[in-house]
Amino acid sequence: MVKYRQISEIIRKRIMNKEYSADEPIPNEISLAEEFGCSRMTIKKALDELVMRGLLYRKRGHGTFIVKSAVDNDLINVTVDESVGLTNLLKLQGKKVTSKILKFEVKFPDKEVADQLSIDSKTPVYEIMRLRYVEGEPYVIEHTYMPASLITGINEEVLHSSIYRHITETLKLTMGGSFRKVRACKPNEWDIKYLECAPDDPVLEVEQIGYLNTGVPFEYSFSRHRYDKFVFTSVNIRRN
Amino acid sequence: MVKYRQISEIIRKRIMNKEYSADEPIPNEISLAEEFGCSRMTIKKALDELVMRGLLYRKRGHGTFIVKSAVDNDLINVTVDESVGLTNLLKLQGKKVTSKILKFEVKFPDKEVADQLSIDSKTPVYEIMRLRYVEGEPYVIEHTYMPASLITGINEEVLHSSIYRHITETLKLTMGGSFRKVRACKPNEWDIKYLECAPDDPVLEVEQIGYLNTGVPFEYSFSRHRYDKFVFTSVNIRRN
DNA sequence: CAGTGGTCTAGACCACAAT
DNA sequence: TTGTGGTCTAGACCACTGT
Repeated sequence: MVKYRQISEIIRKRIMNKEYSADEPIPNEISLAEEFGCSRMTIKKALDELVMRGLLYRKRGHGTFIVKSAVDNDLINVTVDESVGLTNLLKLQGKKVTSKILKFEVKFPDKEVADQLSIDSKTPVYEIMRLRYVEGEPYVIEHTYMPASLITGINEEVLHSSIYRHITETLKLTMGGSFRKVRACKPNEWDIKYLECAPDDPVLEVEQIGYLNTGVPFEYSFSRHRYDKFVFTSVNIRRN
Repeated sequence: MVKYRQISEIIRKRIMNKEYSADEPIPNEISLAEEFGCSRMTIKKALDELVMRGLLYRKRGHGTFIVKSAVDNDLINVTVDESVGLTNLLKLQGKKVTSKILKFEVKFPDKEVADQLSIDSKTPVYEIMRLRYVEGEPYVIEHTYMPASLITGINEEVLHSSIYRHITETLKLTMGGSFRKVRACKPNEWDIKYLECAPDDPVLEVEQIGYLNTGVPFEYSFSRHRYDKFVFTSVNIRRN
């Protein structure tokens, strides 16, 4: 482990254990550099980490201060990592995820799908619909398109476990980011049939384009959730 | 303007103008340092900016590459700055926002509100409900709580223009970040009366805690939107 | 003015990946 | 082995703030 990460971790623990007063600045960069026997640039990089994670903020001419809510709530630490896939997300909570495959085809994309995946209409895509259960209860219908030439080796076994794991571990691709739209909808036939919605139950739909770290889109999907079982959360840490 | 920002801007423009091939790495850090007559650390900091904005990614042992979707779409640049308030957001689009004040009181918070704002139940808060119109059409009901001692000087004039502007320009406070939950709901009486929802129209509710850069919560709010007029968007750029 | 963080340098060595 | 980015140093000077 590199030095600035070690220092960053030590300081993070001190903050969490309230070893620094919340109303005063933490020790200045020069004294921290002396304490840890390193250059000031290294301290700066260690503190940069904590600023980016929303634990510290700097005031020029004054010092570096602790972000108050960061010590109390764990919100930031909990929610910073999203988009790791439903399976991973819930497995961490000890929940069991199972899947029923409603559709699994390879086809040419229509214009909308081709546009969102930045491919042309002659590049085949997988179209996948899965009903996903958490602890045996219907939880979400995922309707996903992926370029078949990019995300290779999809089969029923993969669909029953985790596509994300297949992409990262088997294909050794790196996720880059995502663009999401969240909206409320009236339920359609599928929702009523599989999510067991009443006809006047709203549905929360999350539309997502997923990107690799290269910027190439690998996934265009719609996830439809029962309104009483899902809340979309979003953490925003202001940078500047 | 500091040097690394200037360099970062120049390189950003080169990327956008496709002056670098999208399939090869951009020039390495040493040559860029020579080109710009600066040290390698300065180049590194310039490139860091672009990596954080999702325009570049690095591959150890290989080089630094352009994120493909960043050049085509403007998604990232458009949506990185949210949480600037509805007024600012829509004014940029040339839309006219007006407000009707449904409630404006000072009171002691109930437990839920006090918890979310990290205050005790004896600290007075403003309770504000505004129906906001865009181009004369009902758009959202905002139900907001703010600590009265922190966000001072709220009056009807402020409520009719922009609370965010009051906080940043008049009170000279800096926004830090936010934590949001988005859910689909059935409409309540207020929604039906003011948003003119049908009884079976879903409503998209955004619950938000807003923080100053100090980490102090300054706002706890619920925004209820017509399902046919609002989509919540979220951009995620993976860091690591 | 003194004290803080912000930037910048010119080099050194390390870690990783392809050849 | 070579070439890439990643880390780190020891110092310099700048920019901002309150006294």
